[in-house]
Amino acid sequence: MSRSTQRPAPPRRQRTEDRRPQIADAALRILASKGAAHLTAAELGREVGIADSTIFRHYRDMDEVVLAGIDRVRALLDQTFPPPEDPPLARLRALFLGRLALMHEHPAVLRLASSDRLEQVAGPEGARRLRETILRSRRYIEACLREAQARGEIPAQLDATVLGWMVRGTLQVAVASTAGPRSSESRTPEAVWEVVEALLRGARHHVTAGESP
Amino acid sequence: MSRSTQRPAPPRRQRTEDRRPQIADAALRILASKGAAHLTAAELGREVGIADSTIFRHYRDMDEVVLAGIDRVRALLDQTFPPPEDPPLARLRALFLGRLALMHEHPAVLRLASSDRLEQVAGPEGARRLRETILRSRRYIEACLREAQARGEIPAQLDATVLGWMVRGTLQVAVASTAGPRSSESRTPEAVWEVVEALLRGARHHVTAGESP
Amino acid sequence: MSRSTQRPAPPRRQRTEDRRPQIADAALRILASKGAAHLTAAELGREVGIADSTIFRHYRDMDEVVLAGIDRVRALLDQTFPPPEDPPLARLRALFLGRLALMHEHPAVLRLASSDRLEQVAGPEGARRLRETILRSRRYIEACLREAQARGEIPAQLDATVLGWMVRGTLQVAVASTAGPRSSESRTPEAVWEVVEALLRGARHHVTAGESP
Amino acid sequence: MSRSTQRPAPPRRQRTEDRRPQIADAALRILASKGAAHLTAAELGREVGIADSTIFRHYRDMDEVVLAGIDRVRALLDQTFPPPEDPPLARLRALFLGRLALMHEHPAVLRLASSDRLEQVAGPEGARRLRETILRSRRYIEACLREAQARGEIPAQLDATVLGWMVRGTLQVAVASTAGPRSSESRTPEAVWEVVEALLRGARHHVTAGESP
DNA sequence: CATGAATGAGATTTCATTCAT
DNA sequence: TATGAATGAAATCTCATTCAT
Repeated sequence: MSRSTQRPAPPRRQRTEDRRPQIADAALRILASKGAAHLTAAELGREVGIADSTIFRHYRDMDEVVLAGIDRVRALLDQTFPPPEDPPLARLRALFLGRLALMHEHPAVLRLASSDRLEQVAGPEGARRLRETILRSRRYIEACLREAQARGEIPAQLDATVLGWMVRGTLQVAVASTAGPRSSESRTPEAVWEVVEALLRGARHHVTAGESP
Repeated sequence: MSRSTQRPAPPRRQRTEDRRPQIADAALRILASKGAAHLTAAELGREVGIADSTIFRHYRDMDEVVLAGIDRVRALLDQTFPPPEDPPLARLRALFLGRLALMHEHPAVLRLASSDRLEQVAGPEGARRLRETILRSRRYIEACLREAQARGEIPAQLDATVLGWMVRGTLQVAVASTAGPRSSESRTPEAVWEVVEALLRGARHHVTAGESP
Repeated sequence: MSRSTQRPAPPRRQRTEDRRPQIADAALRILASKGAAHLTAAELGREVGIADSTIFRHYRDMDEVVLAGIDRVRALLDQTFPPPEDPPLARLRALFLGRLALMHEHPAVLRLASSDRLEQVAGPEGARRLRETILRSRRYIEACLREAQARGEIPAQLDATVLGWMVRGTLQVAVASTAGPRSSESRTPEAVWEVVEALLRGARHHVTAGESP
Repeated sequence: MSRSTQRPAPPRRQRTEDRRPQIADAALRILASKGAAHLTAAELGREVGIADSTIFRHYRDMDEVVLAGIDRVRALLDQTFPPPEDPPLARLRALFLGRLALMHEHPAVLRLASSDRLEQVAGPEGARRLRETILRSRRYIEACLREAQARGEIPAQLDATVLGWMVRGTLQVAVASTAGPRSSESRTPEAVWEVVEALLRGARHHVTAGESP
């Protein structure tokens, strides 16, 4: 996925403000395509088109680089929170589809976000920030579910927390199953969501007689 | 989580047959508690209580150590496949609960099983084996779901593949949410499964006439 | 023979172009003075005056270092081939004296050139290159001998190949006998060659009168 | 050349007196076939058919093993000294042919004997002993040559020391050229010696007719 | 701002050697 | 006598990071 070599050499001598996002993005790209073990200063420099030592002009640490990458991911994730005026299941749908699209476009997000134990990749501070972001998503999703339960759109007797796990888990596996290079069983995001929503709404089936609509 | 230092120095000089599983288990322990980056020969030796160089008497490579760990995991996972004579949802339930318990007991299993990009940790051969194991689970779960659909126990019109994602995803998040040291929102495994089964069966709610209150 | 410790710390921070030959030469020096077993990165770094890890900035491998050393030797050896317009025995003499001088000055050359089993020192590629160089010398010497035989300057009935062995062997032992620190029996290069040439030309001796049998 | 695997497992539990030569010979075999770098305790044990640690029951050191090997070589070399009552050139011939045959049969001898700088292989003590052996050969050869000169069989005006170098050098190169697996240019030992002797005796060639001066 | 040289810490692995069995 | 387990020293090589230019 990384096209380090073809990338046209960017103009050298850029300002730190310009370099920092370049580096952070490159870090995410490497993380996504080759994994944490390959995220070295040398590889990063190659990806950006600068010397490895130059990285430390713009970031103090490799840790700081990863942190910056995480913050970019967080920004992306935060953009997918739908407007609060929509009804709960619509918001949930928008979030689900948005995240699916996002992770499809930025595989590194998946790599980071789906890992609940990323102290190793991100250092304690990065882990803290990611956990916070995940927590926000969790709360958001649960709030939507509870609101939908209150409105009687989904069964109230089901534990909203566990329903939240279901939504998040399905999202994770869907991304993983769709994203991989060898995935033979991809589904459109909408199709996935429809199943989730059907489950939530209580898919009646043994449909007895003609009372379906 | 690793208690290397407190562990009372185990009797030195053991047979390879005994050492090999000790080392493989220690590797899994480290993987679970500190992550792949800390799975070094030195750390491993410390965990087992032997010198790092001694590891290479019992395993040729670090790769071989990880491979052995993976095989232990695979064996554990394989044990959780329920007997085939049970009805499909009962088998699914047993698998779900079994895996939840297993991953609770062996957190490394989760770490390995949920990692979609484990080439780095496990090397190509290890990745292949793990993928194979995961594939087997996926197929098993989907087969149960399809059988249940055929029996009319769960809605036939829902895409069984996506239902499988849901089951697996919920399992993953459930483990992650329950396992963590700071998890405030734990549920009993049975409670989690009941929600999943209710969803699958199509929890009718608003349904039946005027019984809303 | 290595004076690593006395050497006044050379100016640090040199360009790769300058470091590479320094390192290659140091490798040859160590090879000559302490043997292949002592040609380690640490020793090499000490000899050059840099850290061992710095070597791998300038060469990818230890193998590459040895290869570079071999190429220096090959260049030196190639310089000793005399101009082709001279008569054969003059060319042979020039080659003989040139190589004697060369090996005297660069003992490592001897160590490499006389080693018939240098795969271990040089790796397969290095061995190949060295063999090629040795083969060139062998061919050159034999060609000179054959030409001298054709001119009637040395006995034609003697096997030129074996004569070549004689020339090369004498050269080897002469170097070894002369070079060592404790050699009590040194001869000037010219004196050695004169004996060789006398042998080749067929040193008549008891000459006086016709009393041969 | 090493047939470690096919060798029929020798009876275990032998006395040290029996084991020691087995080990020493195995060391020479490895030295000859794979080079000094492969002469490790593990390899040695495999060659002999015992555990590596068992070696140190019979020899204190690896150095001692090599030393023992050297002594075996010395014994072999010493056996090739011809009886002193023969005429000098006959003795030289016998020595030459004997050594050629010996080194052909025991390539390790060549490896050791032709290396004048073997401190690395043999340690200081081994080097001392080998040097001593070489020195004895050198003296023997020179003595033969001087005696032949005194008898008028070879030119007296030629430096006997250098003649000795010639004889030894030719022997070395002859062995190396003949022994190698890819040697295309082998000669019978006798043929080689005849050239050497012809050279020593002063091969008159342009002979034709009486134009001697 | 940019770089290449340099470095020390650490990782894997090999090996001679010791020791309990 | 024999062995397998254990070990520390050393070798190669990687990597984040510093510094002079």
